Amino acid sequence: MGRPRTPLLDRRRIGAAALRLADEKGALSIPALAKALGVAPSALYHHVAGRDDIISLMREELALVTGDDQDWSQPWEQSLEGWARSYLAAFAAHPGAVPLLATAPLAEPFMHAMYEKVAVLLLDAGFATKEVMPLITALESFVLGSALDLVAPPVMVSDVARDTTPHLSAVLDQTPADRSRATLAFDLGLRALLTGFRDLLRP
Amino acid sequence: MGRPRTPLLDRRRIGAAALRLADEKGALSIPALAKALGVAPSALYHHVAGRDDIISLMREELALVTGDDQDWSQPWEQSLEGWARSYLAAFAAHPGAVPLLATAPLAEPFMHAMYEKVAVLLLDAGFATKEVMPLITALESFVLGSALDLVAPPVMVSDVARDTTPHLSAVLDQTPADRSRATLAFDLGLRALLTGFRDLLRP
DNA sequence: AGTTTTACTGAATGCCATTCGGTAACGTCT
DNA sequence: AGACGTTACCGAATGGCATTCAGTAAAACT
Repeated sequence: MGRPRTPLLDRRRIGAAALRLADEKGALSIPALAKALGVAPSALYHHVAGRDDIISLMREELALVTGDDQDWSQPWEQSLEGWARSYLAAFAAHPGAVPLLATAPLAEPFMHAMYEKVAVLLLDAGFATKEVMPLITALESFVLGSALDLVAPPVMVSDVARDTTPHLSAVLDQTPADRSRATLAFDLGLRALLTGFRDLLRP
Repeated sequence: MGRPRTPLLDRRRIGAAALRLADEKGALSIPALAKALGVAPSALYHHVAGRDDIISLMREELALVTGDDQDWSQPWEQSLEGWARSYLAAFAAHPGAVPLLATAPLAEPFMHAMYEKVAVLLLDAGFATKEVMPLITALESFVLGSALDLVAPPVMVSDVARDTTPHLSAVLDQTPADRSRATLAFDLGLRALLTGFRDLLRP
């Protein structure tokens, strides 16, 4: 008992373990997290403010790998596309945790470092200053929505519905039922969004 | 005690009350919901399977008003835009409940009725059968992501960040801080998405 | 009229997040 | 080196939550 010879916890380790746990189990509980860290539940409260703080740590852990391997020197369209894909990939790597992370606010420093790069990119591309934040936000919303879609249960057509919704049934027959369904929609939407963005630059 | 002379509960009333409660308090608990309905918590379990079922009911309540006042006879672009706006408006009408609803699956019949209309619209517009579901999904993801953004806390620039992120600061100075920020991004993104969709129809 | 079903109540269970007092190692100051 | 405040953990306790189940009385059916 008493203080351990070497510290068992820090915020970084808590966030990483929480992300791993939520991803595997699809849910996060303090007792389970403490057990995974080999520690009593109450020990966590010396490092975090509460459950929400832990979820913020998870989100930070994710933000650290978003746009990490990104080449920002490419033409703006490719850079922006790469950023969006890297953003989605970060969520997709932890499907079980997405519902938890979708509504978690990201602490300022992380968000700002990311936004600054994208802002520079779009300003250099020639977008108006007051357009930039809406552009970033729209793209981010699409990515986040796609991440949620990625972990949502697949759409099924029951035999009953086939009679009343013939067109939908035909459409769903041409749609893959596995995870590639969400990826396909993301690819299409991302391409459309970038096309629309490009269109804004025309005088 | 015993059975009441006239039933106090049904699924519809439970869903509506839950939506109202979650919207006001920003959270949903069974005891609070039971109290709002003038009933003991255990009474709810004669009508619903559990907490998740209640959230599904809330989502259904919302789906009932989505695309309700929609004129599907307009040109496809305007119909699709109207649908997306009506979709977002349904979420925006219950900001406190959005985090709860974002990850809730929608029961088949509701989803199918909605999708069928949109599928017909896009097929008539000339989109390929195998493109239709990705199109719907992409637009839906954008709407859902925008709804989450709508209820997210606004982005702030602290004075510290102003030095390290000059471009972001300049961009944020030109961005409204209130709810119109999210609306602006939604408008821009929706327009871009529709532009991109239109582009797909070109041979 | 008798029986079964229905729609509720109230008590009980087990899990969870969070708090608080206790304890022993650590780090510092002299 | 020794004293002392600080740190990082543990264990027990609290209060809230979702859910279950046995009980009860009205309703609906036969």
